[in-house]
Amino acid sequence: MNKKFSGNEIRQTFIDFFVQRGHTFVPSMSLVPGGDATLLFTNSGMVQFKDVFLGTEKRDYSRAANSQKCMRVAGKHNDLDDVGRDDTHHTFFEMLGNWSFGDYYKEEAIAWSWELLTEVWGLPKDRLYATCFKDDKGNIPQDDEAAEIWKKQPGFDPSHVLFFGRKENFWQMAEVGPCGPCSEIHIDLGEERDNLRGQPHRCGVNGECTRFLELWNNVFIQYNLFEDGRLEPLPAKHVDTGMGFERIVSVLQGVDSNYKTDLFQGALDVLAELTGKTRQEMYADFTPYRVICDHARSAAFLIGDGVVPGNAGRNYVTRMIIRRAARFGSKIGLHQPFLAKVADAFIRQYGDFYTELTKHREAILDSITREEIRFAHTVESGTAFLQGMLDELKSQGKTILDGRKAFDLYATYGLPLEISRDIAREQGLDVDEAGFRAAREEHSLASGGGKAMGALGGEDAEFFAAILKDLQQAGQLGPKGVEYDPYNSTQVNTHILAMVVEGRSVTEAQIGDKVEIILPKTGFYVEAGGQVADTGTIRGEGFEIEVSDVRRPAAGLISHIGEVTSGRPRVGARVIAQVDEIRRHDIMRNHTATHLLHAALHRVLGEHARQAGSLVAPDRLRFDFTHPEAMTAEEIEQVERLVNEAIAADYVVQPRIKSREEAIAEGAMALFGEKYGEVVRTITIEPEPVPSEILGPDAQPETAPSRYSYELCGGTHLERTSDVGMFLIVSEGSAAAGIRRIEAVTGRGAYELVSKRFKMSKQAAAALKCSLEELPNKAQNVMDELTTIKKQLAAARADLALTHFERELAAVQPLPNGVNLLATKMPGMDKDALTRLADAFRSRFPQNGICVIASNGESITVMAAVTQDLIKQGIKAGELAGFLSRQLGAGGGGAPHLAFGGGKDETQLDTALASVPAWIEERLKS
RNA sequence: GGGGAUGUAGCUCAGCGGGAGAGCAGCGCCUUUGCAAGGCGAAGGUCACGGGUUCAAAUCCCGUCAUCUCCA
Repeated sequence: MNKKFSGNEIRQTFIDFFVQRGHTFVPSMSLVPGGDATLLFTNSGMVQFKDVFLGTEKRDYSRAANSQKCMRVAGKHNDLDDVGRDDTHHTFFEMLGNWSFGDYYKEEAIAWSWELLTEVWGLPKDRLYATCFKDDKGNIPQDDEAAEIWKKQPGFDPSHVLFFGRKENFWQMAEVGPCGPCSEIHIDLGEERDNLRGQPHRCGVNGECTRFLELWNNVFIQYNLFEDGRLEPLPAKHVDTGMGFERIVSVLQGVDSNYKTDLFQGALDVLAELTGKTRQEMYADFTPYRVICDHARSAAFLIGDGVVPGNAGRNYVTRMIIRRAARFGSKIGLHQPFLAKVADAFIRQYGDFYTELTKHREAILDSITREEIRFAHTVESGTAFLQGMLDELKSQGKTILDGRKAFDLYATYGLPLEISRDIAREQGLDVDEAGFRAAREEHSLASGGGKAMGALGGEDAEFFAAILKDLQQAGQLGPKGVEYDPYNSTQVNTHILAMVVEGRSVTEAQIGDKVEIILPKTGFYVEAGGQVADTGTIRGEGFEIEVSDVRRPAAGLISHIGEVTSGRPRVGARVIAQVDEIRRHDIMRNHTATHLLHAALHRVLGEHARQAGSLVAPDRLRFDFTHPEAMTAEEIEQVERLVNEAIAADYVVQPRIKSREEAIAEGAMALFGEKYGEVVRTITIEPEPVPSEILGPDAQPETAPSRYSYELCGGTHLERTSDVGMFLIVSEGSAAAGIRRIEAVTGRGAYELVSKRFKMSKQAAAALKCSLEELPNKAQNVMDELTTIKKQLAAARADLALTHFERELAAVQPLPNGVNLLATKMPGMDKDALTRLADAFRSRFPQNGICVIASNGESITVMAAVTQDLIKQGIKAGELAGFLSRQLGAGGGGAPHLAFGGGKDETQLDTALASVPAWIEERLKS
């Protein structure tokens, strides 16, 4: 090796190498794969090209090179719990790849990979091996083509071509579809890198030790695999290659761990500073450092792509990654939030190439630190619960904490097993880990494990793809499929191409049929970017179809879903496809307002408030965005005001088509979870440009207009913001941890809301007999007054009752047994008042007293109070209250000194009161 | 999407069918030059919200919302 490359140089030389050979550099797609609900994260370089291989998407280039951000957190080869325990696994990694879509094939792919590895990067030729495909089942032809090409490469040792079977060297996307043989390049790192040296093992390519390393996989897609196992050659052959970036960097830099490459040095420097450890000390106990580095890097990239820590789905993964890193941090003595500092080192390392990191730096660091704090809090309260359990254990003389309890602690309070175990062990106890695992298994099952993937749609994709193909072959549809233009016309004069009823292609449909109609062109909008699909009608001579939904069942095909309301539509019939324009206009108002809202949130809350979901319907809009806390009333008001000012400013809404690269470079907001092609549609909202005749001939052309909003968007919009009319926020709430949701209305919806609210205000004002302006004050005053009067009334009543009661007290004559009994009726007393009377009684007769008061009003309440000395003699107020209430047809009870009961039968009241002396006598005797 | 937990004074929480409490903070008064000052006093509450069961619900049941947490 003549030169040592930095990681960034290695990535760049790879890209440059292929760009020089006619490839288009395609930027990495987001870690959140758009349009693929089956995938949690982008997990390989080919995710963004999947539809190209399937033939449902076309690109305007046939050669591409990329470096793709990838994330693997679960699966056979990469369990989160294992990452960091060795030198090669990561949660986040980059995949370098070059691609041919029906362009070059094995000859070029192999030659170029050989050239890049040996000539550009200078890897020793005698150490490289190539594997080719030889079917172990004997059904698929052996890939001699690739083997022969390898043997021709300058300096390649022909004996280094090896053949392997399906497991290693055959690739397929799924059970059916494109597939083909692979050819992998491996390197022999020398005996000293054999981690199983001295032990008997299979040492070689695809062997058991770490001496031989796979560097680069070249996949040659040449077959289409059918359900019955049949293989058919593809008309267009493709190349798909993948090279793990971290691995090639480690090889080229001659280090024995991915974590020792320059990619991680900045982060390790930070950790060295934090812990005071030298590199040698870190390397000696490397696991925690690897975990922290890996996870900090992943967290930075995830949050950079908008995946904030949370409690569901992708967000949950981000949380687990941060928490695991925090846990390993505390193992090496880092107890305060520290991860942001490590993440910052990665932002410095990667920020030039992956600019989203730099752009969202603050949000990334803030989000990580917040999560660490939240975790510390969780652990603290969880630890308190644990301590309670441990104390109980000790008092029972046991030493093992039940695994189920440890799991409850984990599932409910988020206290990880490791922490529980460590704390238990410190106190000479232990945790039953088998029980923990059993409980986890059970919990996983109870949560519906396995059945998460239900009907995802797309089952009928093949059916519709076939329709598309037929129509294209018959010349009824062009290569791009259905002409889709929801922007310029809401009415299209055309004819029916195909109809589907109950999953079958038909030529004619009946009244009442639920049909899907295919037209050669349409102005109906298909749901995308949160904007709902259009509705409308498809009308022809003698028939009409009411369209309730529109969808794209296969790329290039648009289907109008509806019901035949009259006549018998036939394939070939002339029709007018008419979008419901009033509804569409409402939708457009809400969509333009959504952009204004997004921009306003940025201004009020900051850059971190990014879209995390959106619904644009005719009657309302819903907007989810990342923000760590509830908005204040002032912030909400400010946002609402900004949007309405933008409406009043009558800005121009300008759609433009440009390259994605250009748009992103100009700072257009792109959404994660959305898939963008090379050419994108942008929506700018900006002040009207000043006409050149006013500016004069010498004026500079406006280079950076003062845009209000700039987003990538395929939706339909108004021409001017004033058309929104009015924008009102209806609610602000939480959609998930770290994600807030705003619901709002515009235009007609806003008018309805205002009108309704105004009417209610007027009614309220009328009821309070004041003007609208006085309403808030008046309402407040009335409420205050009410509170005061209530208090006064209660006091007055109490006074009155007390006066009355004192007369009763004075008249109390001891019973023959000496008990001072007061049993009386006092109407209109509530529980509170009765209690106070009991206190008055007690102060008059601190001893030897029993007080029974029955109050009849809306219902009967009886109260019994007994002094302490009589309680000792067996007289309990609770029993007395029960005794009385039973006579009145209800139940009662309470404490020994004070009890209450109810009553339904008022006629028995006097009898019941009269029965008290006998009851007391009875009690005193026993 | 599912399981579990929590929601009580400004904050931290106790109470878990029969009078809404503690500590801290805040307020008033008193004492005291001293590191977490002490004492006394008053104030502060729609016990998240909505139903139900009960004579009686902060407490039990159901639903909603919010927060935490695990699983998918």
